[in-house]
Amino acid sequence: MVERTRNPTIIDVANRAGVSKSVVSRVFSGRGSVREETRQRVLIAAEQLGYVVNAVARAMVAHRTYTVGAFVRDASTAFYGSLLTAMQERAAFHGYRVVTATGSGRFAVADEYRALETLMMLQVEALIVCSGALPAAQIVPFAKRLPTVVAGRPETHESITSVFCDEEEGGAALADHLVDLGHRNVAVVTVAESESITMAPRTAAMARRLRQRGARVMEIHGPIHDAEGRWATETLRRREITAVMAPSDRHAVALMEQLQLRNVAVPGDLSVTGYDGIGDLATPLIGLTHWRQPIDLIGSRAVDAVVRLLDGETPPDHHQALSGSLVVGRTTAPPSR
Amino acid sequence: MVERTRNPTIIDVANRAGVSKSVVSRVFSGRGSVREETRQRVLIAAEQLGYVVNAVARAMVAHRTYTVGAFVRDASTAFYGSLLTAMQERAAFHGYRVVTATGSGRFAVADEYRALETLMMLQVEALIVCSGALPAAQIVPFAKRLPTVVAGRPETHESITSVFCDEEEGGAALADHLVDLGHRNVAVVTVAESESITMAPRTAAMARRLRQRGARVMEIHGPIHDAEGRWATETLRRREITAVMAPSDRHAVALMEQLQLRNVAVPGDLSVTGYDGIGDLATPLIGLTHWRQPIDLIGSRAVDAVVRLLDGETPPDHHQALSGSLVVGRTTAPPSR
DNA sequence: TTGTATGCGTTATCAC
DNA sequence: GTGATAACGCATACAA
Repeated sequence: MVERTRNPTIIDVANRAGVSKSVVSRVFSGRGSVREETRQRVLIAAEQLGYVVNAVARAMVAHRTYTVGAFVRDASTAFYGSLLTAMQERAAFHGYRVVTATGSGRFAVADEYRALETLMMLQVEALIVCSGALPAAQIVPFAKRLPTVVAGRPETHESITSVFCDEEEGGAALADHLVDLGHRNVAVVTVAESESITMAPRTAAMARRLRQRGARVMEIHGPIHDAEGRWATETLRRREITAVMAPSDRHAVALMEQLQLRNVAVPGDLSVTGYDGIGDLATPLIGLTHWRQPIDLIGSRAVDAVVRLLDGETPPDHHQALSGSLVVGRTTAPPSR
Repeated sequence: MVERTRNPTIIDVANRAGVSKSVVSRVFSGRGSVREETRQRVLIAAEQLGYVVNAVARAMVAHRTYTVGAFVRDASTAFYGSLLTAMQERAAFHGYRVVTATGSGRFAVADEYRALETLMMLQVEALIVCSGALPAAQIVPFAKRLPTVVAGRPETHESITSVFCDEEEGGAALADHLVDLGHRNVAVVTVAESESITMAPRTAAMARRLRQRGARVMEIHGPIHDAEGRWATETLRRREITAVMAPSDRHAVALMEQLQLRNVAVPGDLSVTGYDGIGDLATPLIGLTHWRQPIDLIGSRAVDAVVRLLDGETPPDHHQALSGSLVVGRTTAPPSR
C-alpha cells in the first residue's frame, strides 16, 4: 500500500532533457551557471514530467531545512491561533517554514517533551515555544542545542530569548483605569505562577497598583478553569465590591455570563475588565474594557529574533517587552455606590 | 553560520555502543530483532549522546514521511483554527503529522498553487484542503497525484473526497426556526458561489426554505467583506422586514454592532441569525441564534478519510455530509409587528 | 542475532 | 558550461 506512482527525480528530468543530473540540480537550486538554452530545455522537461524538487533529499545533503518548529500548547484558542498565523507569515517572509507541534492534548510533561523531540526529529533549525505553562527549566536543554525563542509570555530566564507583551504595564493600566473611574473596592481574580506564566504577573500587577492607588483589593484565588460561577458568587457576597478584574477576556466574558444569570448589571452594578483583545471577543458588540496585546507584533518579532539567532547574531534585545494598549469599552463605568 | 554542533548519528551511537549501525537502526525503527542486552547498550549510548532519530534521513529511504499537508486559507479565524487543531489531534492518533501551508496572506491564485507545491516538496503523503475559496478545478490536478480530501465545505466533485457539514440542512433549519416564530418578511444576506463555497449554499437554502414556507424574502447580495453597514441600512429601509439571516456568526455579530449603532433592538425590533457556532462567538453572553457545525468531527473525519485513502481503501462515503445542530439563543423572537 | 553493502534524491567538488 | 562521483543519515536485503 501507500507507495504511489513514484515522483519523478532530477535523473528523470536529466534523461528527458538529455543532460546530466548535475545540470538539473543547478537549474533548480539556482547555484552554479547553466547556459540559458539548456536551462530552458531542463525547465520544459521538468514541466512535462510534473517534477517538483524533493525538499527532503535537499535537506539531507544541505544540512538545512529552512524550517522553524513551533511548540504551541493549544492552537484552537484565539491567542495562540493568531500568534501562529503571525509567525507563519513572518517566517515565509524570511524564507522559512513553520511546523507546529502540540502536547497531544493532554497535560503530561512527558507529552511536551515528546513534542519538542518530534520537532527535533524533523530537523527544525530553531524553536519557538508558545506556552504559558511549560516551565523554563524544561526549555533550557533544548535552547542549548537549538536557537530558541519563547513567545507570548514574560520569560526572563537568562539563557532564553523571549518576546512578549509587558504584563506589568497592562495590569497597572487597567487598575489605573478603574481607580480613575472612582472604584475603591475591587476584586481581582489572581492566578498562581504555576497555573499560568502569563496571567500570574498581570493579575499581580493589577492588585499591586490598586493598592498603591489606595484602593481595597479582594483577591480571589483558585483554579482558572470553569470557576467563574464561584468568582461571581464570592464577589457578590462582598457588597462593597464595585469592580472585578479578570485575568483574560475569556474569563471576563464567562464571568459576565454568570453575572447575567444572577441579574447583575454590567457596568451598572459591577464593572468588569478583561485582558488580551484578540480575535472575536474583541468585538465592540461586547464592548469589553481590556488590555490589548499586539499579538501580530509578538509573532513577527519572535520570528525575527529566531532568524537573527540563526544568522549567528546575538540580539541585544534579549528579552523584548512590547507595549500593549488600553481599550475602554462599555463594561466599566464609575461606581454606582 | 547556521551549521551548529552536528547532531549525533546512528554511527556515533553504534561506535559508542560497540555495535554496527544496523543494530542501532533496528533498535530505533523497532523492526528486526536485537538481543535485549545489546538493545540496552544502544539505548544508553544514545541517551548519553543525546541522539534523536533523523526523520529526514528516514523519510529519504523509507519513502514515507508520515506527514499530511493541510492547506488552509486563513488559520487565524476560529473556524479554520479549530479545524486545524482537530485535524492535528486526529492525525497524531493515526501516527501522522500535519504541516500547514497558507496562501501567504494574499488572494492570488498563483500563491495558492505555490503553497500546494511547497507541500509536495515536503513529500507530504496526502493533502487536506481547507478553503472556502479554492475552486475544485484547482484541486483536481493535485488529487490525481496525492490522496486528497476537502474539509469544511460542500464539495461534490466526483474525483474529490470531502467531509463537511450539511449546508442545506443548516440553512433550512434556521429558516424554519424563524418561520415557526412567526416571521413572514425576512432579509437574507446571500453570498455568491464565487465568493464563498460554504456560505453560498447555506444562504441559498435559507432563502429557498423561507419561500417554501410562504415567507417573503428580501435577498441582499454583494461583497461579504465589511459590508455590514450597508446590509443594516438596506434592511431597515424596508420597514416590513422583521428578521435578518447572516451567512456566518462573524457577519451576524458585525451586523448587530451596526444595528446597535442605529438604535435597533435585537430581537425586539429585528431578529438576527448567525451560522457556525465555533469559538468565542458562541458564548451565551451574546446568545446568538445559529447553526452549529461539528467542527471537531469534520476535522477528525477528514483525517480518517485521508488515512483510509493512504491505506489504499476507497471509502464508500466519498462525500460525507455531517449533521449540525440548531442553537436557539436570544437574538431571535416572535416579530413585534 | 549481528554485520556488510547498497541505495534513497539531492548538492558539492572536482575534473573535463 | 557540463558531467562524473562522493557524501548526507538511515533502512534493508543478504551474508555471516
